[in-house]
Amino acid sequence: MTDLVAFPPPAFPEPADELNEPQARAVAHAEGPLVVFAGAGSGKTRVITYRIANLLAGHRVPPYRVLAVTFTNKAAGEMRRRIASLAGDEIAKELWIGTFHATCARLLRRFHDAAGLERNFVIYDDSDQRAVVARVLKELSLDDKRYPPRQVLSRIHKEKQEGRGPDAFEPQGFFDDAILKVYEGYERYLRKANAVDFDDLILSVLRIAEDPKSLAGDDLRARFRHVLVDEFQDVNQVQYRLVRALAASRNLCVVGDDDQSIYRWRGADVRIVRNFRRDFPDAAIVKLEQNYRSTGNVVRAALGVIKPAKDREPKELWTARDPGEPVVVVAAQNEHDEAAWVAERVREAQARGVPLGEVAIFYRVHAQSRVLEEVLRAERIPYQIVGGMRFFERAEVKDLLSYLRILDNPKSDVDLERIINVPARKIGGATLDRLTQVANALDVPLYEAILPLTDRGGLGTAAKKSLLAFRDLIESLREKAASAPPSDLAREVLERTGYARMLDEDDSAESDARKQNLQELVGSILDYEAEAAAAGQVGALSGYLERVTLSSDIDALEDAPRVSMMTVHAAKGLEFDTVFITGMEDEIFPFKGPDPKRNEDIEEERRLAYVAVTRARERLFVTHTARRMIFGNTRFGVPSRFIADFPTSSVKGLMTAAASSERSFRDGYRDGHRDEPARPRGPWSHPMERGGDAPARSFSSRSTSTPTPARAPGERYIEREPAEASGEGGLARGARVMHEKFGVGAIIDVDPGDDPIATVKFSGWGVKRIKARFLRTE
DNA sequence: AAAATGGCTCTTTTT
DNA sequence: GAGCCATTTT
Repeated sequence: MTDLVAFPPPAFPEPADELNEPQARAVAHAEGPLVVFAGAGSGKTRVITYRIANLLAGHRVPPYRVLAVTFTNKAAGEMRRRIASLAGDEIAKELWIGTFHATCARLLRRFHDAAGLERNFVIYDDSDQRAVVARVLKELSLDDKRYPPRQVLSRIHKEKQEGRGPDAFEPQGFFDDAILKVYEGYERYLRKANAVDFDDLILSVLRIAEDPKSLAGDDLRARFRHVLVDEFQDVNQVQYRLVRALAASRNLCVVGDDDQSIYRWRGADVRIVRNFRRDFPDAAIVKLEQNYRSTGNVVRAALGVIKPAKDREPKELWTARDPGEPVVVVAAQNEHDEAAWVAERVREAQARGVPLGEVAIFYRVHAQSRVLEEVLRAERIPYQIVGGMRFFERAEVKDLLSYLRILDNPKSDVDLERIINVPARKIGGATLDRLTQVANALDVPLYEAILPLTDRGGLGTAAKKSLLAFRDLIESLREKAASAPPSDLAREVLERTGYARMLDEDDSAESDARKQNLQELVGSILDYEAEAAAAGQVGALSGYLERVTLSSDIDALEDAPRVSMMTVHAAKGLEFDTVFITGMEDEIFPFKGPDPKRNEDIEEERRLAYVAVTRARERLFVTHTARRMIFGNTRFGVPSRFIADFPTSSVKGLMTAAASSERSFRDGYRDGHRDEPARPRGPWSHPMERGGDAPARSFSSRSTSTPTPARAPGERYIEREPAEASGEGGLARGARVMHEKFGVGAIIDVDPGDDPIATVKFSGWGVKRIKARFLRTE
């Protein structure tokens, strides 16, 4: 590829001038390999964006010859925006910026032939992959109790992430013999369905790029003059090999922090960044050690946590900022007490003038979120949750997507199986088995086996008729798909398949929520089309489908005036003014599962704690409890060992009123720590309340007398603000209501009218439709 | 074929 | 505690 187009002169100041010394050095190394060890809060995104801007303006590198890889779509979007503000939209648009998966998907659409795929391949997400494994197990007559699909799948992924296909698999023991067969079947199934999983996206591109005899490989190796990788500590072996192959120019800049490597369980390998210098002896090394984000106390607490880590690249994180407030460590009685205390501090922060969007609550596992959520809702504190049940994993959403995917790629068997009898159209298990047999015998996808099966006879006339009717339906929708915009197609699918009618006829409360979710899905297709139109393109169905499977929860995190709640994993890369880390107890954080053969990885837990602490700019609160009900039983809590690693001088210890009034707690606490040397020694005191030492309210007494509402099914994705009691006489969505028989519930929806009917989720009773006059607002 | 029951499991999940 | 799956029940 030659650069015939003259590149415009720099229209913006030389970026390096705006950077301080070590960052400027990082930018200055325009040629050859470069590794940047970027401590938490040291401004690494700034370094990458300025480096790119510098390459474009100072070194005249054409934008389409620069590849920057990030780990989330959100990070990619932010980077592109920042470069656009330096170099202009037109130039930023030409850059290759994206996640590993999105970038590879794009390359693979171009070079699909070399990978043996058709251009319209589909990407199977986690649940699709599990469905494939389940089907393969069934075909091999293997017991899915002995071989749980989840475990089998994670084993397969482990192989793939290290670049080994079934041919390179080395079975150890009889369990592995079975795994190998499943692995082979799995690969065959995907191939036949013209489908790839997440690993394949990267692996397929890698295989092309590493093939010296392939023309596509030549193109890939010559395509990029500069390659940059963010969050490099979290790449796996395959991703690393790909980066090396694509950076044939050796202009490879990797930026990361080995202290923040928290995805080992997904194949990430910290040793890659630590050993980078071994692989590239001529690499320039830059360390960014000044933290610009956090107060002195937060930085010192973070250092205390990470210092004992083994094998870390030495880094001296420092800050020029004032010590600020001490890190507050709080002992609570139980999770309710903890949540109530957090809610009070949130209110206090708000009163100090901190916007709620600048407050975050972290936890180690999602299971901890429920109680926090209940209290925030009761206190009318607006919040949003990242993670948990995803919108795109809802049954009805997946159904519609399956229809769309089958219209895009009729070979996709997982999708065909999902929707062939939804809504019910008399194509039952027996018919499907016959269809599978024929498909296997002819070695074709299920859809292509329909005609051979119906021609062959031996099928009941009713079954034959249903199958042909289904095929006609799909064929006529495919015609539509060829011309109509995806949103029209989606609406048409809902009508013509009878899906909408099925929901209309079902007058249970859930069906309304489902209809709404489907409307939301159509809305998201419209958004996609509008976005494409704005960029002067036509939004194609396959593009939408790809985006849906490659998008994540964190991408949807809104910049809204609400408290954010998320796992510590989800918090990586974010920062907040005020941060609460809850559940800082041994066996919760560091986490220890019940399964002894899955050994805990204390090093990674330590890094996770470091990530959590370094998210805070001004204020950090860390809570632990004496007792916690989790996974159905009560654990007695011992403060996390990581708390003991905070330097005493940067910490203030507190107890909630409820905790200090309970003798067993104090005794238990002391007993638990007799021989722990370096506990924070600050005097335990009651939290300061405005206007004196009023005892903190005990939440537990309230919670036992009045059960708080549980979530409605659709609400976990991104929580809407608890609605003010307004509109239909206090019956706005989210409002808390009381019912004679069912107790307290949360309103999901209201059908207005003379005699309004509310859809309410009751804790313990599920979702009910109730005439509003039988409800009273609290 | 839908509904009810019982048993099982339960980290983290950038894509 | 609660969600998911498989099995049983009607």
